[in-house]
Amino acid sequence: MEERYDALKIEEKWQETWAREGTFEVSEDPDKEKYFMLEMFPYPSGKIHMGHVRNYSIGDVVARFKRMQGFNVLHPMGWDAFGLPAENAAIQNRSHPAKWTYENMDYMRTQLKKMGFSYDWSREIATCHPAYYRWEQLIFTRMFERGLVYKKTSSVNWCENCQTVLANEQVSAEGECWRCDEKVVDKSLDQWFFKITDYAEELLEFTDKLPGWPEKVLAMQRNWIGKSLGAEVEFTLEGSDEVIKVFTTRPDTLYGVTFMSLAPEHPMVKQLSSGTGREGAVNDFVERMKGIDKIARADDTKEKEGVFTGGYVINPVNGDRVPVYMANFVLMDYGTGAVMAVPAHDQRDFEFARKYDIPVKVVIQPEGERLDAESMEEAFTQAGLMVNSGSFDGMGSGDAKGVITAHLEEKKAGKGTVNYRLRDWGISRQRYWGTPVPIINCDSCGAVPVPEDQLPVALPENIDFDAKAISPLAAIESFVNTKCPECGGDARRETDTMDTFVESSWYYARYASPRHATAPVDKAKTDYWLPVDQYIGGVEHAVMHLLYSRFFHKVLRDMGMVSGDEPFKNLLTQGMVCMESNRCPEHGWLAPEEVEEGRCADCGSKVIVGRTEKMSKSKKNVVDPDHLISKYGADTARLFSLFAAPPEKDLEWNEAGVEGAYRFLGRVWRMVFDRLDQIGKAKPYTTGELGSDAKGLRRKTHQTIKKVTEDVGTRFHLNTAISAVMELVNAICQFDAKGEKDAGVMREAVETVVLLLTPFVPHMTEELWTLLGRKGMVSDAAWPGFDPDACVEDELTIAVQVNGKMRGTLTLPASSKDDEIKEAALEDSKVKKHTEGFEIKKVILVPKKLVNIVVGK
RNA sequence: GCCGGGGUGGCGAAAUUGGUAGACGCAAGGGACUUAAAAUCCCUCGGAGGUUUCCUCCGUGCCGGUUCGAUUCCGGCCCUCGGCACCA
Repeated sequence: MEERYDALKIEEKWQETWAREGTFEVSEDPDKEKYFMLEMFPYPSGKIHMGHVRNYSIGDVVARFKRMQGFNVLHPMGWDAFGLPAENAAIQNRSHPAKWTYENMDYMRTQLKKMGFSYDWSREIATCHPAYYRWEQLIFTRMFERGLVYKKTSSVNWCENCQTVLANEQVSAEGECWRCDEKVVDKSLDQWFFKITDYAEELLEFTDKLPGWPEKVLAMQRNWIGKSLGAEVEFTLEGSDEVIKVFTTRPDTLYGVTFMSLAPEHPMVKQLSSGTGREGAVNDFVERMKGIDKIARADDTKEKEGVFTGGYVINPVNGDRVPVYMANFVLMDYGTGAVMAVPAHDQRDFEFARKYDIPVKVVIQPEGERLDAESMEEAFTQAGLMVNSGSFDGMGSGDAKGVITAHLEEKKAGKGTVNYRLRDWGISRQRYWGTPVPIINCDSCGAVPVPEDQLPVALPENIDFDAKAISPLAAIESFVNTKCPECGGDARRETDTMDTFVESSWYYARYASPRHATAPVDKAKTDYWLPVDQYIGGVEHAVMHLLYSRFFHKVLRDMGMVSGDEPFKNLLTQGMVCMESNRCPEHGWLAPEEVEEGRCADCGSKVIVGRTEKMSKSKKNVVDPDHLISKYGADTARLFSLFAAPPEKDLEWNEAGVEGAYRFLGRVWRMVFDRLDQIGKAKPYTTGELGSDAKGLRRKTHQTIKKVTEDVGTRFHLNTAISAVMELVNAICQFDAKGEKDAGVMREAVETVVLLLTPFVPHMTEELWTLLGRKGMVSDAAWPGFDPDACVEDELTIAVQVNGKMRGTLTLPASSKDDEIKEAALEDSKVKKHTEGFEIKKVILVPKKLVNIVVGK
C-alpha cells in the first residue's frame, strides 16, 4: 500500500485536533519546571511575511522540544496592534483604524494557525483592546506618581495647512506634508517623557549580567547608553556672578583652554553678546542655524564654523580670560551645550582655532618629543606629561584627570560627573490610534493623573481625521471636556496618545495572566512564569524595543509588580530573509513570477539582477507564505526556513532549496510506508544478538538522538540538527533488515526519526506516529533519551600523520591500547614510506583520534 | 573615527576543547527504471598533476608567529556587513 504524502490534508487534520484538544494550553504547575518561550509579537500589517515564518518556526522548534522534554511551556501569541499604518489606511479608505486592525488580525491569525505553531491561543492579547491598554494607563499613572513621567517642551513636525502634527514617516524627503505637500515646519509643543535616564546606570550595568544575550546587542545598547566619565567645570562670566557649565572628559587639559564654544541654542548667547557690538553677527548666525533643519545639520561632515559672541569667561584653574564663541558643531542636547575648547589636544577644536586665529596652548607633551603650538599640524590627543599647568606640571596626564577634578571640587568650581548619551524617552504622539495618555489638565490643579477607578480612558469611536486640530483626539469635544478629579472643576483631557513602543514594553508580563481584571499582572502568576527563558526576534529591535522593555521591567519591579531584574534571560536575534531582486528597464521592480528566463514577462527586456537583500514589498523580492503553504504545505515552509541557514544568520531564499526540503519529507514519508510491514513484525532484541549492520544502525540512532538533543537544546544549531536526522534517514534506507530482531532495531530507528522531527515538522510526524500504531499524539510524546553505550563505536578510525601531515587512517578495534595504536601506526606501509631514512623523534597520540609521528634527520 | 559581527567548494553551509577541512543539502554531470515524461533510485562532484583499485602537491581573505599539528590561538593588514558618531 502506497499513499502519497498529502501535506495539506494532514496539516488541516492535526491543526484541528490540536485546537480541539487544547494541546498547547497551559496553566501554572508547581511540580513542573516552567519554560517561557516568546517570539516578538507581530504588527497586524495585513499578512504574515517570510520573516514571521522564520522567527516563529525557530521559536516553535524550541517550544515543542522543551515541551517534549517535560517542561511546562508557556508559548503565547498576540498583536502589537496600535500604530500609524492603521490610521493611514483608515484615512485612505474613509474607514476606521479598528476595522482595518481587527480584520488584519483575523487574517493573520488564520495564517499562523495554518503554520501549526504550538501557541496557547487562549492567552492571545491585542494591545489596542481596552482590557490591555487600561493597565498600561495604570502603569503610566503609577510612574507619574513616582516622578518617572514629566512634561517638557519639544519640537514636532507641523503642517500649517492641515493644522496637524506629522510623524517623521509622514514627512517627505523634501520636508513636505504627505497629504498636501505643504512645507513642514518645527513647532514647539509640551510633550510627555519617561525618565529612562534614571535607570541609565542600571541598564548599563546589567549589560554585563546577561550572558544569554548576543554580544552584538549588548554592545549596541552600551553604545546607545553612551556613558562617559569626566568633570563638569564652571566658568564664571567676566564681570558677573553667573556661570557657564561645561562637560569634559579631559579635565587634564583644563590649563590648555583657549576658547569656549556654545551651541547656537544656548540660553546665555544673548547675554554674552549684549553690549559688545557683536549682537548683529550673533543674531545672524543663530538665525542661519535655525534655518538649517536638524537632519541636514547632523548629516554632512560639514565645515566647522562659528562666530565670536563678544563675551568672555574666566578659567577657574588659572584665571585666564577665555573668549566665548558659538559653533555649529556643539549640540544643545549633549552635556551642557557648552564645550571648553583645547585646540592643542582636540582635533575639532584645533581646526576651529586655526580657522579663526585663536591661540593654541600645549599642556601635554608626548614623551621624548616636543610639541610646538605654532608649528603643530594636528592636535595631540594621547596621554603624556603635563606642562604649562601650574602645580600639576610633570604629572602623567592620566593621573592628572582625577587630581584636577579633586582640585576643582575643593575650589567649588566643578565636580566629577558621569554623562550619558541616552535621552529620556519622548512618548507623546499626536495621533489617534494609540493608548490615550491618562491625564486631565486642570487650570487650578495642573496635570492630574486619571484615578484608577476611572480607567480606562477609552478611545472614542467616532473620529474625524479631516478635522483641523493638533491631533485627532483634540477635535472631539466630548472626549476633551471633563471634570478635574481633584477639584471637580472644568478640565480638559490630554489628547496625546502614547508611542506604540510602550505597549510592547510590558506585553511579555501580561501573557502570564492575560485576563487578569484587577491589575496589570497577577503577581503569583508572573512569579511563576517570568522571566522569559528564550526571546526571539529581529536584530532591528536590538536597541529601542529591547532597551525599553528592560527599563519597564525594572520600573515594574520597583512597583512590586514583578520579581527579578531583567525580563529576558536568553535572547536570539534571527537573521533576515533575503532574496535577489529583479528590475526591468521598462517596468521597474519585478516579482519573481514576473520574470521568465531572465526576461520581463511583460515586455521581454532583459532584467537587471540586483543583489540579494532583505525581502521588501518595494523591491518586490518577496515570497508570499500563503503560496508556499498551498503549494508545499506548512511543514516544508518550516523545514526549509530552519535548514537553509543557522538561525542568527541571514537566510537566502532559494526555490530549489524549498523543493529539496519537500523532497526530504517525501523521502521520510516513503521510508515509513515502505517499512510498515516489517516494523509490524518487529520483536524485542538484546544487543548481543545483533549483527554488525543492525548494531551500526542502532548506534547511528543513538548518536543522532544525542546530536539533535544538543544542537536544539544548547546550541540552537537547528540546521545541523536537521542534517543529522537526514543522515539517520539515509542510514535507515541503506539498512536491510534480516529477521524480527533487525526489524526491532529498524522500528526504533524509524520512530526516532519521527520523534526527532516533531519540533520541526509536527503535522507530518503526527500522521506517521499514528501510522506506526502509536497511541496518543507525538506532540505529547516524551523526547527520546540516548544510551551512551550504544553510541560507542566498535572500531576506532585513527588519523595518522607524519610531521603533522595526513598520511592515512587506521581502523582498529575499539579495545586497542595506546601502545598498540602507536605500534600499528609505525608499522603502516604508507607511514613507513615517509619515515624511512629518518630518525623518529617523537610520537604524539591523541586518544582514540590521531597519531602524529615526528621525524627528522 | 569608535564598537561589534563576518570572510571556508559553483551555491547554502559543517567541523562542539588546537587533532582526518568540506558533514547535510542545492545546483551540475553520468546511469537505472519508463513507449515517453514526471517522480524515484544509484554513481561522480575543492583545484592541479601523475606511473589512475591508487599516489603526490596545493587549498579555509592576506602576511607573519606559537605548536608535533592552526579554519580554530597570537600579532599585523585587506575586504565586507551591522551599530554609533561634529558626543566635548
